[in-house]
Amino acid sequence: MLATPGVLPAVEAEHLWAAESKADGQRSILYLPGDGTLVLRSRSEADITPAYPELHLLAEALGGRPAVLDGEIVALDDQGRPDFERLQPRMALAGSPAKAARLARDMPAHLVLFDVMFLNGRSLLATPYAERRAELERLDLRGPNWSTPAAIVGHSAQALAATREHHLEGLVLKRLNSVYTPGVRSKAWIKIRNVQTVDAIIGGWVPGRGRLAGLPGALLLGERHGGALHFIGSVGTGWSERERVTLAELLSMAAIGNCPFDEEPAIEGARWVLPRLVSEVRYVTRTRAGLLRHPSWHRLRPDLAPEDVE
DNA sequence: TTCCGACAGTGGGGTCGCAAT
DNA sequence: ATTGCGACCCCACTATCGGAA
Repeated sequence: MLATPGVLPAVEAEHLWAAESKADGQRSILYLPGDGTLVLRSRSEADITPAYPELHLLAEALGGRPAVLDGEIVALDDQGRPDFERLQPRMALAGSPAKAARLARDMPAHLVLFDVMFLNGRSLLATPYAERRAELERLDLRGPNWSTPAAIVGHSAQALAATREHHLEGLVLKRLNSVYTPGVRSKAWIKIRNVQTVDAIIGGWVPGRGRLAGLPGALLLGERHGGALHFIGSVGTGWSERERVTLAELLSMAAIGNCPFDEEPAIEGARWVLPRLVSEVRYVTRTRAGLLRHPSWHRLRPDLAPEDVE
């Protein structure tokens, strides 16, 4: 079951929803047949069990009760916050158990549990969220490598503010009376991500492919550091077809021959423009390399000149 | 008739393994 | 030994189409 992007519920509907902190990691469904073994599956249903040996003891913690659980595998940073980039080296190791074992020691993963779909041979798929949640909490699954974080009813605005303060990814709101629909992106689960915006200077673009050949597929963005224009990533989504055509015209008028960035990004087929257009771009965080993560176009800022966004 | 859900298609940053160089 | 590429992960978003409302 997947969450649909959305906004906070109306105040009158507040009491119908529970808020859970959204964990930034790898989604996983856990199959525990009750014989002390377990299988972890990714969102594409790939078997990722060998990648996370430190989670295998969860089967024992359940005390032999057969179950199917839903959760998110995360890697915690020094402040105890999920850090996706820290998890990334762990994610691709399903085929390398030896390497996974070594990394499990140095960089242990943590499993955030948030739902139970089967328990003791009984399907809970048609059971309302509130009751599934109560069942899950009765399992009392918490330890160094797994936990069951709180779900708070009402107060979603405060909950969202708290995630923002603590630099967490955001919230997932779940309708208390909703059933579990496997594989479905449902409006009974609403995700709200904390996003940031940056006023970025457009320094180039890359032609699109396929249907978009000739039109801009992505824009190359920069930020001024002193006098230099520093590359901070590309954005390739968020505009309509009309806006794309408008941008194409603006870019063609600004074409120049040389890269305007202080360090030329290694991007094949890049076209350079006079760095004078300012754009507002949304993103989630910066990566360790300093690039925008999950960038999306918001709008042109014709009211701003490059000098204004120093 | 209108609306909505599902899907395809475009784009992003990142890691790993493996084949090609 | 190094490099490039595809397969997975995490995604944001638009456009389209058919069926539900």
